[in-house]
Amino acid sequence: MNFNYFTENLLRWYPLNRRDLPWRETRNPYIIWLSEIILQQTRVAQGLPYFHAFINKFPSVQALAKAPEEEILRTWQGLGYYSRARNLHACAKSIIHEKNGKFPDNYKDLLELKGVGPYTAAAIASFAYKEQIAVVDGNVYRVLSRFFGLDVDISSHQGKKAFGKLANEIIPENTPDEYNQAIMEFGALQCVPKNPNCQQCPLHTRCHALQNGLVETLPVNEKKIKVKSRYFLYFHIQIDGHTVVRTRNEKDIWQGLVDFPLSEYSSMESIENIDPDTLDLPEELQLLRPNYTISSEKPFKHLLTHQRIFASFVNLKFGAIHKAALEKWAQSKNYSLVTEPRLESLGKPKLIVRYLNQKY
DNA sequence: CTCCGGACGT
DNA sequence: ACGTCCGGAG
Repeated sequence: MNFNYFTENLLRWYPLNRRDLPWRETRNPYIIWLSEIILQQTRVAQGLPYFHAFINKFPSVQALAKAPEEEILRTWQGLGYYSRARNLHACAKSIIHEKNGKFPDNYKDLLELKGVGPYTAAAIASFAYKEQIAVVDGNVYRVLSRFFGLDVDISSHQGKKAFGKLANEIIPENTPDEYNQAIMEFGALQCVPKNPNCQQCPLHTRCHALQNGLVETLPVNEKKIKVKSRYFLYFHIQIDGHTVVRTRNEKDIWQGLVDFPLSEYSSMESIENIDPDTLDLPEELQLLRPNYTISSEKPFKHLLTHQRIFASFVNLKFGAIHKAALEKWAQSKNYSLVTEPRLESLGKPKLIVRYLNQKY
């Protein structure tokens, strides 16, 4: 059974590889709660100094409840997500004043605390009280999805449910705390997001992702990659049968392909209804008094996975007498002049091809 | 620059 | 279901 293989290897790996962290030496729920809040969205290395500062200044939930909010926020300074600090204070006061100083001692009651969600409640319940409830954090999604090949989308409700179900089927009843620590530590140290060292992984003989080449694709996270809009104004410059092009080298889309000189703007208004008289051309070009035609009514729309590009084209035609001057300008900008057949033969983004096809 | 990540407010 | 909160690593 792969469940047994999985847990046994994980629980063997953990004591040999675990980091010594102060909150792992206690079952004091206050200390565990504090550490878990600090570690939300935060790496251990970054959170550690804050943990020590908090334990020194506020050694108990009473001390934290009594402290002025200002002092708590000052101690939190630099950690980010400051609502975590405000929630910490609100919880401490609520525990002292409304719960007779008794720290919630089970998953369900822990969930009631502000800033304590399913992950944090499970962590405290298992570490402080050995409740058999599985933690599901980013590490757990990664480890379970890769080992078992569970490929449901972790950003969907369905996906979260599926992973919670699997995790709770695996968690052993006698050492739920060790198991929870082990799987998260394993995700943090061995089964890392990028370039994990699978050759020396204790689970590699039965890892679904490794066997099927899915290490880089799991876990599946369809979380909407936010699509950003960009607005390009292209200059299609022609002279004596030649066109000015440039090779895209910058760290951006279309690396190595060829397109035209362009200005990028941050809004649609800048690239529609271009006024030839106020067009902001490089000065050197302005002096050559080109003819221009502004292409098409509506900007072209070009979609990539993570970008939505709107592009307008300005066609500038220069008389042949200006060729030397134009060449000099192009050279200074690292652009080049190419003939029609040469342009045809170069690799161009679809967007540029569409524009050229429409034009000719 | 992009990616990563728990909880909460909408 | 989606945006917001934040900083660090790469």
